[in-house]
Amino acid sequence: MVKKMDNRFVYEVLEVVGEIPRGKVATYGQIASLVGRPKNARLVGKILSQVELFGDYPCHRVVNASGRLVPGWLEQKELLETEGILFKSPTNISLREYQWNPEVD
DNA sequence: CTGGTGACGGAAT
DNA sequence: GATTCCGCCACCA
Repeated sequence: MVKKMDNRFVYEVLEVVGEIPRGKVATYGQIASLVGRPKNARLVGKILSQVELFGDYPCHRVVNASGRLVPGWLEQKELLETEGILFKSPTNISLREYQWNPEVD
């Protein structure tokens, strides 16, 4: 079995990630807040680092609070560009422009 | 037990 | 913007 961590937390995080619309991104802290644990951004990262063990999720749409992509994950940039996202620099996007707002979308 | 690490974040400077 | 410091939590040596 893979699940060592709190199952509800993992399930809810994945659920939220699955709702991020195409062409938008969410931050780790934002997701943590949406599942009721605003201070657990690191655990969100921990879960996503092993997301392939849980199923198929658009985890490329998750960046940190500075709009920086996952260090070392080359494919992520291409995936986001496919969705029409333009880059500020090779490693960063503009959150002001692309951050997901659950209220609106 | 203690200490370090990590797809992190917020406040202060 | 950049740095520094601290909080948070699972995991491991």
